[in-house]
Amino acid sequence: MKTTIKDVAKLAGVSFKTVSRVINNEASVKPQTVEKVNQAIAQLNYQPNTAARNLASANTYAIGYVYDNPNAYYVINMQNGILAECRNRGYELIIHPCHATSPTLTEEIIKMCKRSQLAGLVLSPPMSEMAGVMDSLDELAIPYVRIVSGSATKRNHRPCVFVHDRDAARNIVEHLIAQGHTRIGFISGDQGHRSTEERKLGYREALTNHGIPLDRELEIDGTYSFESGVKGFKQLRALGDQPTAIFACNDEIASGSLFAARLNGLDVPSQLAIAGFENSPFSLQTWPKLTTAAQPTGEIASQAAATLIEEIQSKRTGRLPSEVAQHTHFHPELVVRESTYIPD
Amino acid sequence: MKTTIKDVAKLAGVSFKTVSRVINNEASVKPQTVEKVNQAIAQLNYQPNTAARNLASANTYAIGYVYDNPNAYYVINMQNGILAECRNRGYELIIHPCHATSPTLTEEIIKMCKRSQLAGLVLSPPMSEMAGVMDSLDELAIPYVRIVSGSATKRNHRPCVFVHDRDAARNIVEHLIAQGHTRIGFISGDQGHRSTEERKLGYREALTNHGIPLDRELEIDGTYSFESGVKGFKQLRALGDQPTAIFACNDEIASGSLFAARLNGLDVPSQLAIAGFENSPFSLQTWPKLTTAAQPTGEIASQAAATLIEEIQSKRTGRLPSEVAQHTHFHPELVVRESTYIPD
DNA sequence: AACCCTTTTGACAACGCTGTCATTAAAATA
DNA sequence: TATTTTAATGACAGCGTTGTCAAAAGGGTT
Repeated sequence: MKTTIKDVAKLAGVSFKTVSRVINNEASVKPQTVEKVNQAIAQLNYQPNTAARNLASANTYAIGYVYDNPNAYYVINMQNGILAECRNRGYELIIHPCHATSPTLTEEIIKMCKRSQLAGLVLSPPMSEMAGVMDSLDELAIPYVRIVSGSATKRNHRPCVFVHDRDAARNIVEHLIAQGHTRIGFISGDQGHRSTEERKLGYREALTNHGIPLDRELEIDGTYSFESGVKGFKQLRALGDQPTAIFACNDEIASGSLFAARLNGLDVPSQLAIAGFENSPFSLQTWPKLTTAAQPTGEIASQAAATLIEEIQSKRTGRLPSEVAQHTHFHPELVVRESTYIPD
Repeated sequence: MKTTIKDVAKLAGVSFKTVSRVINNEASVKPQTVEKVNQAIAQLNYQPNTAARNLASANTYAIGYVYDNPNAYYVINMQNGILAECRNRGYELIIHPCHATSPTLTEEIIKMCKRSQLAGLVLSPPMSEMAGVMDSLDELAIPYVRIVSGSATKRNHRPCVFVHDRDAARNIVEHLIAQGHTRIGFISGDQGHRSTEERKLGYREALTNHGIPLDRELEIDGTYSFESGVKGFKQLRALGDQPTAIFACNDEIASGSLFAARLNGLDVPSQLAIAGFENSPFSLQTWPKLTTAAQPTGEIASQAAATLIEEIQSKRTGRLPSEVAQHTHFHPELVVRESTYIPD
């Protein structure tokens, strides 16, 4: 019924320990033995039992993904990216949606790690910025990789995947400036999220670089939602000196502003240009389509998982991971569409 | 460092087997013993090791969710619904995105079950209709719960959660008829998906019920995508006798049609009424907002998980699950918005 | 007090793997 | 060829639980 490592060993005519070695790609197994064992594995359609592996070894074959993001596309893409890497390397993924504001968040994460004996964690924003969470993980020596909006971070001892939101935001706003806009509104995402901060910095940088004075009136506080885009638009229209372009912190906000603008009879982009961020499906399903910055979310996630698993494996095989944490960088790319630009 | 059941036992002054009994809520433990043990557990912040539990017991504490759905909102809602139930009952969730068309699909699913020793599976469409998959699961006696678009199914031996798409579709189309429409177009989702079939049946039923003749020209084959909605609109406009209303198989299609309609200068709903299905965020972010049918995806998912876990537990405790599989039913609700109806 | 029956608890062997260390086979050296 | 070194394999003890079965502790009856 259930095929175990011993069945494979019997069929291959070796000890079950040798089969274990083959499964784990350990060195010092004769190539022809490897061959024999692999044949037996294939023949019996054998699958190693994860629970047993986890129990027997100190390290386990499961990592966790902790997220709290209202954006379904982002989560799905992240998840798929991590999963792809997990499958490649024979790891399992335990997903853990949570609420960033929960007072018991840290405790909750630790419990999950213990229960499932996770070998490591991928933290996406805003959890990737929470000192309390990181402290606890450090204390328990649970490896984690952070996905960070920005190009650097103070806590450098753990690997990070940096997404250069600031540069991308600057590119978007410079594109708007290149279209002749000088009065450009900004609608932020959730307060306290680093992505919000970075995108705002990029916005300001672009203006400053081109000698356009900053105007606090043009910077609207919002959240990552459609409604926020509607509301932000109204606030900007209520100004005496109205903007001719809006840079919204993500596509959902942008599509809310776009919605409101068209409802108010404004033509986009001739009367008002609007740009988003993220390149989500939303950005393609508005009219006109949204200019945005394309985040390669799946790749970012895969990279994070790869970094994490690499470290776990290196620990397993005894090789020490290099002292300097391994950082990687991604640069969202400007995608110009009809909401900011009309080709001649 | 690592707290085990034995530490708890020592602190509580009982054997570790008794602690195990308390953890599993087994009968025949004296209440005051339970109390003592629970105190010790709390004090040590003990978490049972899932891997060990899975290994030791025939049944495990992990279920799987198999899906192939391009719709991120649907997947996230399903996932969250299942997870909520899992957390309640101390189960883990292993997610398995896949491609319904993959030739090795069945094999792949079986492998996952073996590897993670899954106690059961939640199958969402279209996997919930695949005979090959179900046969293999039956053979290995792996419990599963199906989420089915429809009100009944031939394979009745396993529990199903039925979502009455047909009735909901009929309600939508009858709403359109009540608005005076008699020439109503239909744009389908992916061919072969049961939801597509059911929604088409509901559409036809409504027409027939009101003595409106069916016209094959009005039934456009599409897929569950925005582009398909754009294309479907064009096909319907190309007809000699154009429809005055469109019922699209989901909100994404509907929003595509809406997009195309407005691009063509049509006013919605006065010149063309458009309805979708699903009540996804899309339906709120169009202008005008979409009439649709609200599927309680999260609840559906929780119900499916609850049914599955119930069965697993009953097996564990020896009580036989009732011979007749447990079926439950959900009825998506009509949500009327501005894309089909103008309040006076 | 002696008996039986029920409730509650404990001892100990699995579960299917990995880690450690001993052993054997093969290769290199003297 | 004898001897040392290295590569390849095997034996066996855990890992932290649950399952099985036996033992102990109570509770009624006679």
